Amino acid sequence: MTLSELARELNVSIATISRALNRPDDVAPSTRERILAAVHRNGKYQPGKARWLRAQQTRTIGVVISDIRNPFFAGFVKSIEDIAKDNGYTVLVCNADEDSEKEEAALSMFLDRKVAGLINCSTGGNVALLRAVRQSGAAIIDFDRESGLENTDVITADNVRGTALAIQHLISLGHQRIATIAGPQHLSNARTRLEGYQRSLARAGIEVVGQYAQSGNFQAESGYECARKLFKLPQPPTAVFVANLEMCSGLITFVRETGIRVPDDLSVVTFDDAFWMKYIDPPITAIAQPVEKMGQYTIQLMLERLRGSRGAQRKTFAPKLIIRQSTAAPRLRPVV
Amino acid sequence: MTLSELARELNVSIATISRALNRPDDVAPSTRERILAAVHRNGKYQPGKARWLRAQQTRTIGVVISDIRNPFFAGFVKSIEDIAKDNGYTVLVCNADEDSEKEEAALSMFLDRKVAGLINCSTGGNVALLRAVRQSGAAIIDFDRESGLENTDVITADNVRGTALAIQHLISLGHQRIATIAGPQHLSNARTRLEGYQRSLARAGIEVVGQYAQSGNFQAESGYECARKLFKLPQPPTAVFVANLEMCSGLITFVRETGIRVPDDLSVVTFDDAFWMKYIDPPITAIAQPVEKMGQYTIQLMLERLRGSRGAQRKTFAPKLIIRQSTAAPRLRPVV
DNA sequence: ACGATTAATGTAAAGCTTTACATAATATTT
DNA sequence: AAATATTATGTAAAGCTTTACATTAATCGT
Repeated sequence: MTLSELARELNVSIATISRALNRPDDVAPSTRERILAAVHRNGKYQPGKARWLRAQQTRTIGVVISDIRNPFFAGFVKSIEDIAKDNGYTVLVCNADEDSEKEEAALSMFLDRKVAGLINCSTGGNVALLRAVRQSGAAIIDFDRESGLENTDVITADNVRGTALAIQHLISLGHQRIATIAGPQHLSNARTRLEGYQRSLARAGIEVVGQYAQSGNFQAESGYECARKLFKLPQPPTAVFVANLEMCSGLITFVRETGIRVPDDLSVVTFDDAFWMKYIDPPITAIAQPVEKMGQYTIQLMLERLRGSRGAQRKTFAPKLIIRQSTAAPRLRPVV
Repeated sequence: MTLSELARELNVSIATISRALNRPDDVAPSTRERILAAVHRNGKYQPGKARWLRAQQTRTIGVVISDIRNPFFAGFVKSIEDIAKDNGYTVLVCNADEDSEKEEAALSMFLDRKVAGLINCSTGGNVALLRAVRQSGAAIIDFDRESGLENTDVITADNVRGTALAIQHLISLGHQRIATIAGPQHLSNARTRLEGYQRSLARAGIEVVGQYAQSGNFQAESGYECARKLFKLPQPPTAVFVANLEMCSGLITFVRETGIRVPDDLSVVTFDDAFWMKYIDPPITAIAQPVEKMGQYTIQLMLERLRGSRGAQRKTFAPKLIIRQSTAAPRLRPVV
């Protein structure tokens, strides 16, 4: 039912109804009651698409996440939602699935639909498109990964720090042959994690051997593949640092299938913690990002931006190393 | 940049540009080229919000899922997306978080934004709102749970069958004191799973004791709580059937904290399988739904509906019992 | 070469709301 | 009681696109 139909029925003007809905104070209490009653009763009227044509705000925040199956992103979305809702915003999620083409589709849809704000976990997509979104008036925040959009807020974990924690832990256990299953190098977080790995090794005076760094695409299958490659090496590593959760799943599948014993044959540390990591056999040593805090911070910042605050900000959160049983001293002394 | 600005710049009418974009065949190749070039070059023009005011289709499919952290739904969304994209549709996700208020917010947003289709995993929300969405011209499919909307497609797993499989398995192992951690009873899938539990017991001639059926809300914490209640009972169960994945996570946390041994002290079967269930200690016996197939079927059906096919359809998918080590014969013979 | 088709473009209406401004009604002040 | 300020409502424009219909130009057949 459109506004004008309802207006005819209630014998008031379209404008009055619109006001009763959007600026209740501007309309007399008696009429307001009457209108609201009619509207709410059986949901007669539902504001339609034309609303956003004239209105300034859409009260919608778009989030494009890189992988809906990764609990990290799922947790992120969840932690955002409650606060958004309390402030009258709805959050809309698009899954880019680590595929920049899908990311573009998502972005242009958000552009079409004119979201008020955009939280972007970039998959390495189109900066021009992001600029267009910004030009449409939306506030943009990069989360987890930098999109390359100039002058924008970016919120991530402290990746170098987290990685350093992991590598130092392995080194202190006596490992020398430390490999990594890294992420796709066009993503900022994958790069910083790889850099962190290399630098930590270098600082400890351990030679950085190229073949010990295999890059996957942040998906489970690639974790499996990379693990396979590492174990085909003439001298396989005694420890591995995995750059994200999904690839770690792949690694786990691999070691289970092949019977490689963790931590006896291989120590494992991974970026990202998940519920089940502490219950799996053996429990996995992980670098936990404070997802919930990060989500809350992100949405708060977004709300501020939406209220008009300016000035790009770069915030990192300290991850925590949670030591479990997947890491131990190497069984064999490494060759010197 | 708006159409009219661009039109002035190119010296053609607004209509011609619009046509070049939407019905390329209706415009002369030379002009079309010129327009498209101008449009694509640096993304000058981005179609705006007014587009959907006049246009029939939005080429967007809205999905409201009940819990983004549940891998079942995450997998579902993922399996939908590729096919949707290949057919030129974008999928938009809203997370209701098992909260009917949030579900309503999501629905009314989809209504506002006029999605072409809606796939709904109901949290028990507002049927009137769904009717409104339908009236707006959207095709609606219920997934996993029935919303109560009349004359609509509904796609679910065969819950009674799945539950029966689980309970029969427990019975065949010799269990008599079989409990369940059920879902919220206003949801159709929670109801059928509880009914399946009760009926399977009854058919086997086992008394159905009320206190053995605890209802949670499909979230992890409630699984924990229900488990606690079951073990406070004077005569705790020897086996438990959990109605969904998240609650099973809660149960696992509980048994780990309290040191209850699985399967020695308690056999566990759960609805929903997850990657980690086979690697956890002990591996969990689970009823796996064919998520991927279900997702593909759902989106195919949606595309048909969008092409105009009619007639509500009710389709169920057979779940599979995957027996692992969390179920075994009860240690103590049950009292008779 | 002329009339009849066909093709390409333009004009303007429609789509539905929000909101600036105008008007009418009511309350307040002197 | 008249003049003024305040409040409530209505009128109409604006917002930007799509598309039915009108118009103009080009092509074709005879």
